[in-house]
Amino acid sequence: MEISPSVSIGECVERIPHDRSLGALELLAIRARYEVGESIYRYNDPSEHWFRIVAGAARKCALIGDGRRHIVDFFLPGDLFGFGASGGRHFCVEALAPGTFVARYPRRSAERLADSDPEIARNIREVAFESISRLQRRTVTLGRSSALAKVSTFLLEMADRNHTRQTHTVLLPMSRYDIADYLAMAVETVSRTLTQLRGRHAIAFPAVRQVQICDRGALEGVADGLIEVGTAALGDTRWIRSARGTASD
Amino acid sequence: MEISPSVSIGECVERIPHDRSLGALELLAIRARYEVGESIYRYNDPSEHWFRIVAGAARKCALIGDGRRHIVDFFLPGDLFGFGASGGRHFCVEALAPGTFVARYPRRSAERLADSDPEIARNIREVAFESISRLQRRTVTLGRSSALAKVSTFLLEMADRNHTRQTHTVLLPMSRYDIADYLAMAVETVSRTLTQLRGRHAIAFPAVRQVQICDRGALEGVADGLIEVGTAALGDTRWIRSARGTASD
DNA sequence: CGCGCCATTGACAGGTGTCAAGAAACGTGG
DNA sequence: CCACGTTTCTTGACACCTGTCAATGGCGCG
Repeated sequence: MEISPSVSIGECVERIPHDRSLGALELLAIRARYEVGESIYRYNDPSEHWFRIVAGAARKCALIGDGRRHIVDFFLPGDLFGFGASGGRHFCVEALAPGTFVARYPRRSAERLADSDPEIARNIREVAFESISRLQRRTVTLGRSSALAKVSTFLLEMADRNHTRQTHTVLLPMSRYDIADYLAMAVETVSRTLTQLRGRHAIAFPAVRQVQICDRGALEGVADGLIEVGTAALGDTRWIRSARGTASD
Repeated sequence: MEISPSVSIGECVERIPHDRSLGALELLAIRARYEVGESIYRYNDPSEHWFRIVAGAARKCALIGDGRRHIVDFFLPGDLFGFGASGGRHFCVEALAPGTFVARYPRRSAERLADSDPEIARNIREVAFESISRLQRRTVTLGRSSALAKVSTFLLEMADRNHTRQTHTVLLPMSRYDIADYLAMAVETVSRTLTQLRGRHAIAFPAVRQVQICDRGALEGVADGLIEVGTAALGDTRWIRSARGTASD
């Protein structure tokens, strides 16, 4: 297995974090290697597999009517994807990092396995529920008004997902264009925002695709995420439009 | 059962469409009625139930650091929600329409039922997968650049989800503020955009929260959704950044 | 070495948010 | 049924952010 190309970007996402025990499902796995830009599946492909990133990274994207591209999600090692419409694929998934390794599980067999093994079924459910949670957080991120908030949130998200050892350095497998299409903004704005954050000494760039988080507090400050109302104003929050409660899934 | 208040807005969302056969799960159901603005669950509540809208409508919302509110999703009759982080809720859900009826299923029991009945497990999975699909389409909508595209997409989405009989009239249970927070734009812009669409004779307003779709083609034109590349350029779509394939889940 | 892709920076205009005010719809109580 | 207050909805004016266009520099690769 040549899972480890000597490319630096690839390395950052080699190891699979807490490897979810997919148990017997692994027996069905078919592994394959993809180069940068290669399609793991395309639009309208029949949905005959579930997928899982073993090493590297991938992007799920869509083409929009106005000619722009939208990136629905990034996938890092350990992420499962590709369940969904049993008709055909509505998006396409492409490898981001050189030497991306992907395991795929035939849907039919996997479904049957889930039918016969409640534990596997529960695992699948859990993965799906987590996916839902993440997508919901993502809608919040996309809804942020300022470019600063979007980019900061993105950096913090990548820092959390990357599971890189203590070093406060996040390795980004994707280009600025990818980030732009992920956050729904212009590449130029992404670039400008990053330099702005560097100007505030919130981050630094050991390399172009390497972000060192110098002041996480500052990042979180501008990221300005979900309010934790647990301790704060729990009673009447009517002062804000008509939101009675707060945030919850 | 006073499921049918005589309020017009309520009526539009009374009937449950193709009622998904949740089978034995229904035996666990606990039903409750909520008035407008009432919380079905709140931030940090323990996740002890799954929910399903029987009649009416609800919104799932989050408070953002800058003081604004974000609506993660709208729920219409038939929609299941509230699975997710077993820790505590990350968002809150509030009733939108007067006399909203909600069934809730104790999570523990439901999980056990899913463990023992593969068909139920499969149904849950399917619901979760559909939820993922919808959220992914939602990220695309939120990413649209123009206000016109966002609002048009929203109207078409509501028209599809509302299952209203042939009449091309969509009844919106939510306020303009809700729409604004759902699409991540200012209320004023929502209003302006709607009047603009009316100016183009794409829609009409029999009532404020009643949208008649006069020219669906025009709406779809500005909505400018995902490209269907199935028949079109399948080979090299490199002309657009580096998106090789297209859209698919 | 030169070509292509990626990243950054600048200038500028257009779209959208913000502020402000008024109109319309709704609920309530007389 | 009407009057009234509150909320929702609409419209206008203006400034600012961000997208677009354009040009330059850096980096990898053939």
